[in-house]
Amino acid sequence: MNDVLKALSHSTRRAVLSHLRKGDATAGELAALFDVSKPTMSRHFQVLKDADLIAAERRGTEIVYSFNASVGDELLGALMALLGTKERTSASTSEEQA
Amino acid sequence: MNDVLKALSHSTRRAVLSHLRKGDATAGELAALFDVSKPTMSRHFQVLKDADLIAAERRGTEIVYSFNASVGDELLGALMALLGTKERTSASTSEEQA
DNA sequence: ACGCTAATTAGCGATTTAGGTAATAAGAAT
DNA sequence: ATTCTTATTACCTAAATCGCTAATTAGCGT
Repeated sequence: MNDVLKALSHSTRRAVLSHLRKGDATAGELAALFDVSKPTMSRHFQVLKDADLIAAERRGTEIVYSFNASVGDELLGALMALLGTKERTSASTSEEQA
Repeated sequence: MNDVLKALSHSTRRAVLSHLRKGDATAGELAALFDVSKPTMSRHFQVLKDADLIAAERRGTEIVYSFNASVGDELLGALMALLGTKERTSASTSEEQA
């Protein structure tokens, strides 16, 4: 959970997620959208991948990234339980904060 | 938004929020719940306060902290828009990620 | 003014993070 | 085998983070 939230706490990474929600994209395509070097983008991808927010698949010379919905849903459940005032329907998360 | 997510990406701080949701508490009361020094806790409070997730009010020699629901709701809205697959009703957040 | 309590700020060390350039790995194609 | 493209890993620097102890501020009560 720490990793997921930390991954989300950078606007570039959130923007990457936002883009991937609309469809898969290669590292190059994503990198082209931002004003930072490719290695820097590559590390952003790594952070997102470590948090399991995206998945990577090699396709020839390029690497295709895709959004992973399940982790986001889990996080939303936990966050609603933590700080939500709105009604929540299916909040069955098995996370305990120390 | 970065600050809010970063504030949430530490389990101690989430635990503090979780506790404050059940009612206000002084810095000392909160600090007593965790296995870290008071100065360290004090900085955690600062992070949460900077993110506007909690509010502080001096009461005599002690400082009473309280949970701030509005920011959490905003965040939840933005996060649902970003990574939610569940139905969302009132998602009217005015945040643009760079 | 002095002392006591509660909490913070100051300062330190170790670790992590975000950015960059240079070097490397993986595939495809000639 | 070499070359070209794509993307990563390696290495560096500057800045932020988390923990601590020591010192300071703020308020209350003698």
